[in-house]
Amino acid sequence: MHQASGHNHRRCIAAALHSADRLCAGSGTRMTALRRKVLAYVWRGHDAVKAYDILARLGGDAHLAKPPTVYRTLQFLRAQGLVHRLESLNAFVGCPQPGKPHEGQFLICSRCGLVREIHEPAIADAVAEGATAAGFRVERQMVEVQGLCAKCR
Amino acid sequence: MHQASGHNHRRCIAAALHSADRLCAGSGTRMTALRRKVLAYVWRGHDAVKAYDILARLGGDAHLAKPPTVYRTLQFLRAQGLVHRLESLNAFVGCPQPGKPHEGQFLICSRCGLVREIHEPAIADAVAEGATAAGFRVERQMVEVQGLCAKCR
DNA sequence: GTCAGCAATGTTATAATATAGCGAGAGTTC
DNA sequence: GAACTCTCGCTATATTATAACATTGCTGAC
Repeated sequence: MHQASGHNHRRCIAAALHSADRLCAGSGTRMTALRRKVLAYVWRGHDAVKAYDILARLGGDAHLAKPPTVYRTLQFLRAQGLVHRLESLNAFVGCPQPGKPHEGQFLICSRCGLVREIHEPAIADAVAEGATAAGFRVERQMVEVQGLCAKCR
Repeated sequence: MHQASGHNHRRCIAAALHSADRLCAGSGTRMTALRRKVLAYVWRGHDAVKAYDILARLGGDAHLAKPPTVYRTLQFLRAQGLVHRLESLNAFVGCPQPGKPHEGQFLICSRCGLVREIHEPAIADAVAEGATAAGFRVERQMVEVQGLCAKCR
């Protein structure tokens, strides 16, 4: 697990849970105990989490959860914009700015696992332009960058 | 399978196999019958191919190939730059311009499956700039766009 | 040619990721 | 409380991928 130092991470978790309450209240959905637990675990650090790690974590509570439980919950959280899926890792990461629809780009440190989400209109625009020039109508952009974070360089 | 109409697809396959011979000759590696077969199958159309579809295809020759055979062969072809992996599909696609190292971007039609590889420096540059601004050192860019191709719009 | 060395492929087993489909429980509405 | 719906549990299975070791077969030195 990566825990960016220099900040009180409990605040990150609390903020994520608070956003979740707010978003669910707004969308008429329920932020249940299970969803809260999964979201909190996704936010245990600033790196990506594997579905089966979440599963093991829930199982550790003597509940012995099954895969569908985890995948359904992740799907719900993704639908709310609370969690993103990193396609290049088959893993999940909490969204630091949920609620605002966005085309995020992900910077993934190959050494420490840190995942940083950025929102550069210049990137989204360049992708949109390139696709349009090729006759494509864009539905979804996936931009993931592997590299070294500032600390690991 | 997607077969872009309006072109003689056998030429695409022949070109890919020819590039493969050239690259292998240049790198001191061997373009074996198995690798040729897999590459030709990847190029059966302009859409992405699943590893287990290749497997089934090889198995159909009464050889009953096993997964490692296919994954090893794909890994070789990727190392030569002949094939790319699409992370968002867990699938593989032939590179239309192998040999030249490049940061490709992929446009994936969600209706017909067509995969088009483009090379827009503007995209790669924007990504590099965004990452650098965030303190990241880029090792690899993954840009995949889901959308509708010109024909399917 | 033949043999040593190494690249390529085969084989067995298993790990890791993900979904289908159906049923039970729990909160909500009327 | 009856009907409804959202949530969660559960069984089973599909899909994707790799580890580890055995065998085959090409290639180059001699």
